[in-house]
Amino acid sequence: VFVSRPPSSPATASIIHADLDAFFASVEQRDDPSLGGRPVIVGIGVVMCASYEARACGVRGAMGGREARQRCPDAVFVEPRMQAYADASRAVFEVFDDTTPLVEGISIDEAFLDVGGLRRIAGSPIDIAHRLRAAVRLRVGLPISVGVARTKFLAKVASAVSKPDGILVVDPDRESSFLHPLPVERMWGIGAKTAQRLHQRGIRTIGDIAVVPEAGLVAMLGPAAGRHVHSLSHHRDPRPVLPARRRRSIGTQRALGRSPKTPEALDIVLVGLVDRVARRLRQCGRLARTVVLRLRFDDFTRATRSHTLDHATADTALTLSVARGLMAGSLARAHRDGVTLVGITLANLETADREQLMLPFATRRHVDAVVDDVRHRYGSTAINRAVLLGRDAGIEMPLLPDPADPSSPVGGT
DNA sequence: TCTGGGGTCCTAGGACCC
DNA sequence: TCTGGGGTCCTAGGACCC
Repeated sequence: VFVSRPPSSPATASIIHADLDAFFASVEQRDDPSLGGRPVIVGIGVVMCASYEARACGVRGAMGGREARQRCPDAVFVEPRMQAYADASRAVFEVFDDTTPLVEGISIDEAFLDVGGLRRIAGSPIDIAHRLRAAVRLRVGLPISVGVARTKFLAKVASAVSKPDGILVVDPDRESSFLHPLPVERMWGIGAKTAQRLHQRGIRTIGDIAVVPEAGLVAMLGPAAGRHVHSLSHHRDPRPVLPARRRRSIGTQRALGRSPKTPEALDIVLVGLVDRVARRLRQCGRLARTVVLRLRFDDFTRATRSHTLDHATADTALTLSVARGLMAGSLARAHRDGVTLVGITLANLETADREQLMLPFATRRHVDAVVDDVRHRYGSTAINRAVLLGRDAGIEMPLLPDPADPSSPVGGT
């Protein structure tokens, strides 16, 4: 973070929340004109994103594919194309960055922009918001909704209310009349469980929350959530727009389906996950001290096991040995309850200096050690089998570079 | 064709330190 | 003989977000 600034004047609506509409589905409709105006569902087994046409039949995110098809028989199901979405996201963020230096990305498809200091060079926040929407439409070809308000929270709610393809400005004088009639589910941080707890006490709108004393909310929801919800319901939200927040963890996971898995098959999955996540860690120039193994079982319960090292690392072989240790401790339950998902997350991230980062790149020994280990455990065909399994599952498992050329970059396992 | 893949933050207990 | 008050770090689980 290299930008510091005084908090913007409390009386002006100068924070923009910009949020692409049905992002993945909109990219598909943009890239395939035959999908325009039709219900599009991205994701096969589970709905990752539904176009507004599909939402009109009641299709929602995270819904099972079967139910989605029942509700919307005319829908076109599309395999996700993550690279296309990443490219589109980058193009949209370029528009954001051309608007103001104070851009805080929240996810692949939304960001906060502080435009409070730009009045004299770029006009009022409302003018800027209109131009931003037009620029995204023109330069990237995607619909985007925008909320303009005095605080982050109000801007976020405003963009959600304005969807699809809308703009909504919350005048500082009218914050209560805008916010208080909304259902508690609209509040950032209130999900299904918290909403249920509030409903049990007859609290249904944000206005209902606003009349409960803070101590009452703390008793219901715990200290952090209680205070948070209390402040937001009184439209107090001092959080500034902070550009370039650092990532605190990095992970990857794979759903496996319901068939039983041998320990050997689980280990091959683990090797692929560790290889991928350690490579990503090195690419972003970080080291990790904690390795977390995530498992999900047939009945959808979850377990996590973690181990923290003395020193941070980005070394594939070391990470793998830690991950294997965690898995070894969970094999009995994995066998008994049926594993349906395995994930590896690296946390406690530190910034790598050049030398630390060079190590895993510079030596082929690390990758060779993993390959030898797998060959030892499962025989000489195991590596090829793992690569083929990965291809069948649509998972990129790059082959090793030319072993005759020690200077060639280390690719994968 | 039952349930993807990427994250953040909070809570609570225990070990350990002064 | 009995046991304060403050803190950090680690682990496991859970809620929530897109």
